[in-house]
Amino acid sequence: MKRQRKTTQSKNKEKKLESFFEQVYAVVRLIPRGKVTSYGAIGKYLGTSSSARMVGWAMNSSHHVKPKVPAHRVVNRTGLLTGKNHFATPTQMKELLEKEGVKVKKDHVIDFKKLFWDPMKELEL
DNA sequence: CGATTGACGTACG
DNA sequence: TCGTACGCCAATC
Repeated sequence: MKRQRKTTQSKNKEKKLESFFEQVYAVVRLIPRGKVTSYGAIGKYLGTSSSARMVGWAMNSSHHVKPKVPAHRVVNRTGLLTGKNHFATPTQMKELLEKEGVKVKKDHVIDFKKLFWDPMKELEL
């Protein structure tokens, strides 16, 4: 089941003043209330240099980041609340989204396509 | 310091 | 249409 990783990661890494995480936080914080976006969209807006996984890692660290990052507004490409498992409670994400007007059914966003907030389109355009 | 994991996404069968 | 495979890149074991 576990995919064999044949890629031996490099031990060398560069330290950037603007961590990829900070960029993600900035975008996520710009998400309007009642809207949602995807990890890939954020990564793409940042330049596709980073894979969607990195966005997920950023969210993981967002718990101790200030100001608070609305990670509940970030879902996967299918609109599934994949990150609900990492919240205080699996229902927290759903509760927050519904409170903002986003309908959630069985951990997936209703009309996700309609509620989708594209950073490239909203910010860059 | 090498190997594995991980809140994803796209490609292929 | 669904399941499996691989790539990204950083963090953790």
